[in-house]
Amino acid sequence: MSFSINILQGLLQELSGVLPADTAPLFTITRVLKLEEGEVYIREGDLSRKLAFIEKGIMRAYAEKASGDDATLFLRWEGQLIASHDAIIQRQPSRFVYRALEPVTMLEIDYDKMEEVLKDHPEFEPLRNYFLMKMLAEALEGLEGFVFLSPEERYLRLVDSKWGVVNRVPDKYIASMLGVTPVSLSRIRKRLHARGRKPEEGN
Amino acid sequence: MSFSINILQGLLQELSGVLPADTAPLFTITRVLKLEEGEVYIREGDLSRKLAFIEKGIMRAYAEKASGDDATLFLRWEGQLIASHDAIIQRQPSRFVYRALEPVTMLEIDYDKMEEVLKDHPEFEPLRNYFLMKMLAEALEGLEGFVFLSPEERYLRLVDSKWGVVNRVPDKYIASMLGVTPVSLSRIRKRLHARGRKPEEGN
DNA sequence: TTGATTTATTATCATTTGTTAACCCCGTAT
DNA sequence: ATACGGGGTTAACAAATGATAATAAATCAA
Repeated sequence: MSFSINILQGLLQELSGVLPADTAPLFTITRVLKLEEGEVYIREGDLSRKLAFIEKGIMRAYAEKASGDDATLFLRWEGQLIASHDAIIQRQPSRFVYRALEPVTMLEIDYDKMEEVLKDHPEFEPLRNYFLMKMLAEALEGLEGFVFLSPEERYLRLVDSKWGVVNRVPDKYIASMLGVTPVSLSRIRKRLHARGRKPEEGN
Repeated sequence: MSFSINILQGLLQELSGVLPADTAPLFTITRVLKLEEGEVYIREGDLSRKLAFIEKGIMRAYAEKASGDDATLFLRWEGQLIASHDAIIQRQPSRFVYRALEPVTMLEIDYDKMEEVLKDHPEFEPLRNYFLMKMLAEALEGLEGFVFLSPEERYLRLVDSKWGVVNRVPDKYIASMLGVTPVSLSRIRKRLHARGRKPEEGN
């Protein structure tokens, strides 16, 4: 239970000034979920209508391709949200698999229960808006990267802003997330290193 | 005024079953906007907090690059939404330019006025959720295309689903939207044509 | 430690794309 | 008719990427 409060308060801190003071009703729609490394959170075909706020760890959303290997749609880490947008937005079975790359602690919010609460407590609507806007911002940031940046620039942007995350994830997933093959990412890293660009600090 | 009702009713039809029967309050937050071909809707640096539902025409969001040419973030057309997500989500000046590629008719919704209305009429919250979810779905569809599809496959997906739109837009904008140069798109078209793939019907 | 597995790098070659420039097509204005 | 400009195609070359395979490095388990 202390864990639950820790995570929820971390989330509420981000929402301070937006939500009403009494957040007790939120506890009825949430639960803390812990995943082991490699554990599957959502399977292909699942209809999970949950919003998960990641307190610790890294999640990976990917599609299983016919060729056997898979393509990573995105990674999500501490402070970010992860959800099956197929199920939430379209009410359709998830086309993707969501799996923990590390031991993960999440605050899981039941979207349907949240809607029930919102019927009686519309003052919590900013909560849903926060979730949707945050997911929208993250999706748009990814899209902008593909439109405006080269693979090398996308890698640099990720390294500069999230070296702490890149450092914890096998390169092959980073490559897939950037839309290139692991071999190509290795060459990009070699080019950067030759130019004296070395990975350092960051957050 | 008849135009206004036409567009709004088209939008309300998509929202049937979600919004309450009396939609009169919505008229206070909307206006019909007509743009000429080539007219700029939002400039770089603007802080326009509007949601625009396109009834007719095609809009283009792009960034002006230092090199002089520009890169298209996305196109939006009939039935879709367009908004400066910088201003709406982050309350920051728009980094992009939004311009009409054709004569455009839109239903423009003032996001701040909408929030005022929602304070007194929380029963209209589904309207905001519809907007956010729709924009999220569109952003994710674009992102999935870049992660899972090759430029050629992205072009085919666009042509097969939206030939009516592709047909109306200069190829250079299509190319930019797909993340390739106009020269490369021309080569892709040539390859496809050599394989007997010809652009035909579609919607 | 050892051995087995996974991951990352490097090499090779084919394919694709970017870049630049030339050329063509086609409307439009003069 | 002529000139002009926007848009699309094609060519030529450089650069980057994909695919495959071999090798090296790191990780994990026994």
